[in-house]
Amino acid sequence: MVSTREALVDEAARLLDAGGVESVTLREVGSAAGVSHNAPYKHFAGKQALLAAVAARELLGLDAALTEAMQRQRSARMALRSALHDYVDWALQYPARFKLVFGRWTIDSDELADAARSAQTTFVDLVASAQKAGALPPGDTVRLASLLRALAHGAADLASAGHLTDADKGNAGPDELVDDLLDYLQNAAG
Amino acid sequence: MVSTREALVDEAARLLDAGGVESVTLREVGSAAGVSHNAPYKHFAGKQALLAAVAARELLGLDAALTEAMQRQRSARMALRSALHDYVDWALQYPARFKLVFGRWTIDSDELADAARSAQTTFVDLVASAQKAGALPPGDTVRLASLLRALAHGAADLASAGHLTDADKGNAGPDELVDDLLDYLQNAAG
DNA sequence: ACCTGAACACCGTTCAAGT
DNA sequence: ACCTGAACACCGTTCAAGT
Repeated sequence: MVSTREALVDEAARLLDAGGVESVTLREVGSAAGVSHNAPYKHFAGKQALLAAVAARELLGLDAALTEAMQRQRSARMALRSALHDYVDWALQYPARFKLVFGRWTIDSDELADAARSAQTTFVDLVASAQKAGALPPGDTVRLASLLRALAHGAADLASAGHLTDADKGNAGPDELVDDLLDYLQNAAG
Repeated sequence: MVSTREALVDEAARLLDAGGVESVTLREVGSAAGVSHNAPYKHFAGKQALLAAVAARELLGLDAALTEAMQRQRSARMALRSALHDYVDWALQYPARFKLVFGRWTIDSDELADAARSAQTTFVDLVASAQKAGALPPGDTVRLASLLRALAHGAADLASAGHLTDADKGNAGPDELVDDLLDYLQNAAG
């Protein structure tokens, strides 16, 4: 038996996947969780706070997946590549979660900020170990991590919105773009 | 004296800049244009169609700016760099337009598709000339253009949403990330 | 502490009607 | 051809009230 609060987050996530953020209404969330249309206000300050809770939970999952990718792979290079591909795949499979997590947060949530900081730190560590292994050029690690993150994010976002030139016409998808960048950086590492 | 249709698009764009897509309501758009709350339906199929018209107009402006950047600069390398910086600056200055233009289009608008195709072609031409000038590595031009576009897009989107690690702490902003990638690619060009 | 039902001020969209 | 006013089915949020 999950708490009402947990049930509300579950249902909000389900509605998010089913029809995007537009179809997450407090009335539907409440109804699906078996409570009235304004019971959510007893657990969250409002709709934004409920969505922030969904985003925070998702971000914690991303962080965990990142940590797992680091441990699963033999080389730092493969761990990095795998992590970026997982990120892209996640964005394409759950576009609404992706947009929610990386959209502008209209609310100040410590839970959300902490989860973001944690995922960011994990990723920077991964980049640092790839630098040490010679798979990436030396230099400012945070800056290099931003470059990798921005490319993966942009490729995933464009592809998710259908703005990456027709992948059916044999053009490069987001995974190939990630690999291209890793290759260029590998070469720059000497 | 502008047409009602034009006035509606103007007001929609103004509301978009002022408060994001959420504050673009047909009622407010109509009222600001001096017509009733459902006069817009005589010019557009619905809210999505009105927003598509705003997006198409913006995309045509981007295309024109791109063409201008190509002609203004001496070298293909500077033209490319300038175009990418302009794109990032535009995204940061008009985040709501940026999200509208590059979000998922829920509507099939020929106007919108044509504008997107045109801007894409212009950019690929720019990349091709930079390749010819030796500022970028050889190979699949469309793919290389996608790489550049994805990086600029991702950096702008993350920065716009505040997810690029604290630029105030001396970290790299989107412009620096664009320059980093151009430098790596310049080196790869030999 | 947690929940409900009614109410308020909004939405997008439709429709009958006017010029 | 272009526009209006009323109406419908929704929203998020607030509030008084119940256990």
